[in-house]
Amino acid sequence: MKELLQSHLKSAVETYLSQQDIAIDKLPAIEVDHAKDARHGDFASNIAMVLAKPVSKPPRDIAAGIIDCLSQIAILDKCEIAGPGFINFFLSKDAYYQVIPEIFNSSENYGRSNEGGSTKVLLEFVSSNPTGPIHIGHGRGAAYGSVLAKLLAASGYDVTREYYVNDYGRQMDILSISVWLRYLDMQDEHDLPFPQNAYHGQYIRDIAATIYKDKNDLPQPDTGELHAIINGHAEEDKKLDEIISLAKTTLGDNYHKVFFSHALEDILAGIKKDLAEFGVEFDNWFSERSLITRQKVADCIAALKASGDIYEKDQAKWFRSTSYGDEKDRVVVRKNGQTTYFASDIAYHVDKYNRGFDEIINIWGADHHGYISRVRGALKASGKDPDQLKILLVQFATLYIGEEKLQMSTRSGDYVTLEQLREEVGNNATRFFYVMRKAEQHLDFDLELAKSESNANPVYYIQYAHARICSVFKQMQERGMAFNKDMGLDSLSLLVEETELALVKAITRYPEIIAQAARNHEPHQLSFFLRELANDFHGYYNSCQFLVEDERLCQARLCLISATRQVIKNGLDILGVTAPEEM
RNA sequence: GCGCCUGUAGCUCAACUGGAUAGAGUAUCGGGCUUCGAACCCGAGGGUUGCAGGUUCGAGUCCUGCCAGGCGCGCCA
Repeated sequence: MKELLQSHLKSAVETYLSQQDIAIDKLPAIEVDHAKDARHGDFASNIAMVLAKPVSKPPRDIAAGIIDCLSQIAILDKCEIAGPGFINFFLSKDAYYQVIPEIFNSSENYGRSNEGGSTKVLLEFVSSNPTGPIHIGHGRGAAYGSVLAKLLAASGYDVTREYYVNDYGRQMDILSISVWLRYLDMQDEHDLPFPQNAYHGQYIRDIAATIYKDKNDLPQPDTGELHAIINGHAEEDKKLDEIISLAKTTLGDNYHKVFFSHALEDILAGIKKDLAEFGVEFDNWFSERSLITRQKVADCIAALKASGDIYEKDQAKWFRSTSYGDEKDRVVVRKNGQTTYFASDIAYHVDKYNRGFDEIINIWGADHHGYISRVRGALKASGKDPDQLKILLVQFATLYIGEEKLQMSTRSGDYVTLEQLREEVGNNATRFFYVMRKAEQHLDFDLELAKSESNANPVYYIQYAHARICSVFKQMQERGMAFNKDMGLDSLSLLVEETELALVKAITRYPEIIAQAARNHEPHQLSFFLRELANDFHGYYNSCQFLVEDERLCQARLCLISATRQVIKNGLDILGVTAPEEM
């Protein structure tokens, strides 16, 4: 509808300009927007004001001239000039009624488009370290990413969802020895203190217990030596390194085969389960470790060295990221020969490019923003186009219990898990809460509020609209009536009340909302739209009776609310929220 | 100190990416169920869009400088 107006307006502008014998180098884009205010009609264009300068005439005069050149089209009732020179379009009611049969025809596909043109998109999100369960801090990225994936898919993009598993590096060693120490603790004779910087969560003990049940005869360390390390005066990080090397020498193969593997698999399984229950699915789980074992990291470093982007200093290898706009150069290979996380990340991103995606999107927590320029730099140095990579930063979700702000730390075991949140608040409300705000907004998640006032949560308001419609149809059956779609569709012109026209217009906007939310990567637009739609419905419900004696009117109204139900369901589905028939 | 994000009604947030009188929820006050679900609807009050300049037909939105908050600035990941 919008496109139709746009093209008509465009030809009118061209006619007008040629009539006035005005030549303009470049015709400005013809913009037609939904009018905010119903008094301004349905659509509005600012074209006359944009043309004011090049044409050098008052905008209102230009608007009048353009309207004169506008050809008659069926969907248009009238045009008006308003304010400083807006052209307002008033559509005929018939134009709007068309959406109802359209919704019936496309049903669950209503709102889908081919805007993305099958562009292949790789969407990476969550990617939290497999060192502990998913907590509330990760939840936002999970909800945001999964909704964005659905939006893109609905808009005709070919989306692959990926989780990058950081199963390599020092943190994994710290995780392994955390489990090991808890394991040793289960054999009474050690009586060990637990290092401050190791992982403290209960899940570590659980993993240790599982291992202990299976294998309690693994080689023992020198207890005295362990005590000496932990109680010593060295820096905490240094102590951990010493424990790691002691664990490796004591356990040999078993270090990796038993503790490392068990911890990783156990935690990763938990993460997968948590996310799946939250309605967040992935196509790939990409292992960082696999990049190392497949020599991808080494290859990348070699290539960058060959191109002169890597140099040696202080026995370490540095990537010259300052050449690409970063504030300092970055280490890729440490003095001890180990590659850094950044080195893996270069290989990972190069690998993403090599897999042939048109567009690569990363959803990162805002704390990673300092990381962007070096990754972009490394890509450029590796001969990849950095503009193909979009990094969407999601700001932190801060959890409050009343006035009290909670800190999230996996290391100290100080966090509220996503699972706990879902149990308290529910899946639907949790998802909705996370995507209600745009990603750049800092999000305050007040647990008390979410729990105690969960009925005030907009998600219930929307679901209630859906349930209410279902209820009307149940009532209809109880009264021995039947839904006659054909009669209803034939009688749509009887829908003339203000509230029902508002509802018809609302459902017409849905496809544009989806396309726009996908294009801008802004799921919250859908949340807001659905709230407004529900509001339009509730207003209609309160002002008009649906099951009326006039059968044609009754069927027409049933058609309208049935179409509305479909739109609500489609929208909620993208948000990953259920559309209940009763509640 | 440098960089990124944010600052809009008492509180939590929108504002279709530069458009018309800045809108919702919540809280407060007032009204609406003998009628399809009151988890609802209707109305009222509530604003110098952090401050000061600038750009133009037009700025919450763009630019500059301040102020405040969050987050980053490791041979951690």
